[in-house]
Amino acid sequence: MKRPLVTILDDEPDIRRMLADVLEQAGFDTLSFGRARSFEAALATHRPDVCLVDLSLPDTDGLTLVHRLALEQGAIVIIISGRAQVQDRVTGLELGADDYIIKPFDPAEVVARIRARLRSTKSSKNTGNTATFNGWTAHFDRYVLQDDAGVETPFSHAEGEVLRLFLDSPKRLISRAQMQENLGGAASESFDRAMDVRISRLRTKLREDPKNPQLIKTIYGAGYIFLGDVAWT
Amino acid sequence: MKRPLVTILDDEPDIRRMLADVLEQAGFDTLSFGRARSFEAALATHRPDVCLVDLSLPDTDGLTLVHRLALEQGAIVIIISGRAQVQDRVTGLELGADDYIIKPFDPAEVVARIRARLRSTKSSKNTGNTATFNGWTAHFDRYVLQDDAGVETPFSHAEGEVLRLFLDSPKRLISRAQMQENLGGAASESFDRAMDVRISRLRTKLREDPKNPQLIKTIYGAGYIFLGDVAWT
DNA sequence: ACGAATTGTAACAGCATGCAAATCAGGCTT
DNA sequence: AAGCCTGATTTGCATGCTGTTACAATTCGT
Repeated sequence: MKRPLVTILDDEPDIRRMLADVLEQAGFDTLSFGRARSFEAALATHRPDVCLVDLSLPDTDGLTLVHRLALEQGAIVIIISGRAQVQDRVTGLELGADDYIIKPFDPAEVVARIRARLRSTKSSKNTGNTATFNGWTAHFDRYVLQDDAGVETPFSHAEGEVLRLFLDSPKRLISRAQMQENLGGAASESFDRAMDVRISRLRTKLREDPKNPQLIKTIYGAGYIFLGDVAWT
Repeated sequence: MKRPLVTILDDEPDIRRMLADVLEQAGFDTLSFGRARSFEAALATHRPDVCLVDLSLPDTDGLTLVHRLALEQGAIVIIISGRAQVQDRVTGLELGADDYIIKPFDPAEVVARIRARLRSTKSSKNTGNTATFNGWTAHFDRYVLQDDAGVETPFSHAEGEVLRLFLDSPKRLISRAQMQENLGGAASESFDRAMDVRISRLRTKLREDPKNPQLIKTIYGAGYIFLGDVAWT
């Protein structure tokens, strides 16, 4: 069982250290940042399960960051803020935050709230090995794709890895770095070329129009995003 | 779009009525109960999306009820309690509650927290990353702009960053510095003509008249301002 | 109205990505 | 062991996105 990764974004070093301590103790991996800039840089290579964000950052408007995180990354975002007004909390939550904790906080409650969030999303995570999306059915036990007419197309192991990655995180940006991590691919020099090929093949099997892909979209300079309403069974 | 069903379990009639009022107003259907007994009876025929539970009930131990609800029903459970101790909150959350709100509470925050919970559990659905403004619809999941006739124009990642920034803060001056910060932190210290180009390209896609832009106005020496009535959905 | 500063944008260059074809690796058959 | 088969990776080139450059257009102060 992998330890969930929690990022801490707060400009006060004491708080960062304290949170990191407590969370490590509670069984999480942590990454701490004092600036939004460095935090966003890290997102290229890591996919946190939970992001703790302090709203009072020196280098960014925290709310915009929250909005972007929640929408683009689809991450679990928990705001930790000194601003205790109801209005602050409401706007924070409406912009996509999953929880709003007020400073000063008790570490135990932070842990409990993180666990509650992880619990609720993990339970909706897939368990089966068959997924349906937009007329397609992917059978990971048989390595077969089935279209809405029932026609079957086999897919290979490498293609399956990519497909599973997409189906596990639909409608959310997946960076190349994340793929490389998840596809066991040791970062070889030209491995990103290999990834293109995998994706290209997968697109062909999904009968995507190369000029206008509907399911696997490329985000130039950022990664890929899989659209499609996925249901695991 | 069905209205989500929220159950209210609290022994104080005033609170029940107040919550029901606010929630109906906010677009939810509600069912109120003063006793755990009658609440559980109702579960036989209704399947609530969210259960608000007061811990201080006369006829049951609230915590075991929460535990049962969370485990068996798989419902979203939010505790509303007068007990403000950290220990209470932690045990409540660990027993399966999804959130813990302390009395006295602000109705707006309750609504916001319910919405946050609903959002996160049906995250597979289209979670409003779509904005409409002045006849246009921007789909940030598909990177597509749609005009009022339904014609689609794709936009790129860089263009999307600018557009999102504008849509997040409509009718407000956005300085060049702010953009630089928020736009992928394009750290290239070389002069920021890149931004002008991005904006220029965005304007083209929005079919702005260069001589007389209606949506993206330039404020000479200050920055840009996005006019347009934005609604995120 | 004129000049300096600021902004708009066409054209180009650099690099990320798509993809067909060649090459390589491992397993299976004979 | 040699040959073959399948599938993954690499190669090489085409395509397209983005930042840069250069210059045109605009705005502002005087």
